[in-house]
Amino acid sequence: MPLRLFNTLTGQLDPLEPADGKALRMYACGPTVYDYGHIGNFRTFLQIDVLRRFLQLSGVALRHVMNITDVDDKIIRNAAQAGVSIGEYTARYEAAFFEDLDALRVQRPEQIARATEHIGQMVALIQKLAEAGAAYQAEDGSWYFRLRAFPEYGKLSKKDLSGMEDGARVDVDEYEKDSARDFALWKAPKPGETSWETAIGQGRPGWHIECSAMAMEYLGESLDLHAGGEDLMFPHHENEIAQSETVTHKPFARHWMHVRFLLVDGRKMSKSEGNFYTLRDLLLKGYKASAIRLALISVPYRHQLNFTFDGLVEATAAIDRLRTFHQRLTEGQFGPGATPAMQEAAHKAHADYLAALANDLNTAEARAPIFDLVRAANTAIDQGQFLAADRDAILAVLKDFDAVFDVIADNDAEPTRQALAWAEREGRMAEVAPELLAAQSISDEAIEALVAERTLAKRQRNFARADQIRNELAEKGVVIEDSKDGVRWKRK
RNA sequence: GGCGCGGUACCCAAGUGGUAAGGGAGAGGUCUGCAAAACCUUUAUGCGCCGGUUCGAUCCCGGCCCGCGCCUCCA
Repeated sequence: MPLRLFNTLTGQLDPLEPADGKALRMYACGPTVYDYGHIGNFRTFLQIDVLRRFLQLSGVALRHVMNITDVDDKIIRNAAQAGVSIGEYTARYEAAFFEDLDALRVQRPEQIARATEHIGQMVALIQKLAEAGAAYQAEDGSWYFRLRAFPEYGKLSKKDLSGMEDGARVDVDEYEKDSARDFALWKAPKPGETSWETAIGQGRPGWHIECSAMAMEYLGESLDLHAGGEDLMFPHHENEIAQSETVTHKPFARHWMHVRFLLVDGRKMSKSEGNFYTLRDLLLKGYKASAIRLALISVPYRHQLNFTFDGLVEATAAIDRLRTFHQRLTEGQFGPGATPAMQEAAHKAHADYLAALANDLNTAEARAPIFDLVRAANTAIDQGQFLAADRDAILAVLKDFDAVFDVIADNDAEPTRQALAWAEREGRMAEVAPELLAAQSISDEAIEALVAERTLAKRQRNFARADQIRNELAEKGVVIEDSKDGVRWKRK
């Protein structure tokens, strides 16, 4: 089923398909690596991951490029303060960024493009703009895009800038510009700042030119899709369009996807509001990576998501339900054959699930048939109306669910372990939740041994000892489940 | 001021012109040595307010109230 995805440019749901019939060429704006990523950043990357994974599930090949902005004003400032080169400074946060993506099971794009490794392409693009009369150099050596050279400016964000007079806004930019709205392509260095010596002079690239140059370098002049956070629509993406289309006279991207913001307690997340969380903050509070992933993708990308800790608790419970069910299927014994009812239920759930995702990546709607199926199957199993082929059919549905959601498979131990190791290195152990430390104090092997001892004690009807062990484990966040099929345990 | 989005049960959150998915929490039950867990059942005569269109609107139109985002670096 082809994906119908909202297109900011056209304002409607458009089918998303590769123009060349082979691979979808998509560009997504990546991070500026000047600090640790926060959960708002990751909501965007997670939603783009949902897009990627659904396309792959649909059999669409991908050529996905993501930039890393590893030079900008903040980086230069922070690196100088730290007394290191910008390369040293950014390397650390870039590594942290990828660690965080891994923790959240966000797939890597096919191509990562660092700004500092594509200075030549940016300079070439600025030269072409200058030839077209759309770029000019100011007295200090900086280059600007002449907005008047691109009459369609504003077509993405639906802004009419014709009524905006120069000087109507206070422009604090200290550089010389022809028009207040003209944006920087290339910034001349102030004394001591990192810069490159190039054909257009000494300096560093502006943020917008990066994305135009790198997108076209890897994907050609006309992309199938360009994605990013909603805040980038204006001016960043508008500027990219202006720069690119002025040179190519072709649509820069046919399809634009914008992920709406994550709010915290109903407000935009910001450090000054005190509602700012990095992924690491949440992991150290004891929340599982899978719960964070599910919470951030369960509200469809086109809606604001109000992040709360209750939401994480809820996601944790939802995942537990799915994992417990999955375990019940894989470990249970079922007779040969199939029941028409379960086969039909599995088939319907699968179809509904895919249809929901194909409908503008409606993740909330996509979850529902999966949980419906869980309930139907649990009921059937309880009633003994469930056979081996039913299990296989349902496991196939869950496999496709996890192909996109990726939360049933339990990969939570490693991110938590890494976050703790990081906290240790950074001297931030004080931020670690006590329950998390308690849980870390017991190994799987030790748990297995205690569970075995408890089972033996129960068999000998030594309930006092059995309960003692149960309590001991509970204190370390380990939950024991006695069932007909045997004893299971899990970490809470 | 301009542009855009949203207000659905205790909480989160889908959705449709014909009478409300799903998750969480709560309650009841099954199971259990007990408990927990697990599992099942259950929970909105109503979808911000007021009009209109319609045989019929939560869903379409108009007005109003409230909240949020963008318009500046920002995912």
